[in-house]
Amino acid sequence: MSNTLERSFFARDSDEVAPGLLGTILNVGSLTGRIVETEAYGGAEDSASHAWRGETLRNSTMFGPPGHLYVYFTYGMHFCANVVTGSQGDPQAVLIRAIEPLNGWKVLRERRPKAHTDFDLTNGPGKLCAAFGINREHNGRDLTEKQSDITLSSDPSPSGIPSHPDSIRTGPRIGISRAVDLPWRFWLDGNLFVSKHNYSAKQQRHDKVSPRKK
DNA sequence: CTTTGGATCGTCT
DNA sequence: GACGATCCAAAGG
Repeated sequence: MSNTLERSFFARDSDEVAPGLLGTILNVGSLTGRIVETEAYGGAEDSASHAWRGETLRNSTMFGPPGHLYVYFTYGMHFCANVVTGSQGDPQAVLIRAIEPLNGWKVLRERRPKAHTDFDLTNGPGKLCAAFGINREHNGRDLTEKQSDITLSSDPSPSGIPSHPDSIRTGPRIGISRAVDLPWRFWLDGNLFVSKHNYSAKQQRHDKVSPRKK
């Protein structure tokens, strides 16, 4: 069950890798889950990307070789996980936005006590990192090392869980304020673990409140 | 059901 | 000093 994805899979543009990652398996320790939603982030030309203004200490993993994990900390409390794509020096990445767990429900539940339903365990980029225990220690890890405790593998359809072919849908990325019209969000049609089911670019908050004083 | 505001802190202006 | 590639709970219809 370990057919780990190889470097060549990741050495493509992020908008090609992002749909390609749908249906693949993320393995973190003994936990496994199926990726069901992703977003592509480009390099210099993508104003929504962390790499848009050039390399910094925070985003340096994006500038490294493809197939490594870029983990960042945001909103003072959440981690998000990306897979670096493209070629070395070309900062592209794919954000993992949602996962369908395949095992370990008890552990996931313990790490996500506020989840009301099973779907809430991993249906968001910050949620899945908490549930799978992904944090800053995982930043920069090479996902193609077969012996690693964090890898990506092609769908093995383990333990009788059927992997029927799903159709892929696309739409605008979520939670960004620039380049809101690019359709670089990808998800498996109808999958119940997808983070948002009715989302359009118009839902972006352009109405930022002017600073309140207190 | 939808909308709104608070939490909380590393990073960059 | 402002703002997030977010999440959650409370308030509003």
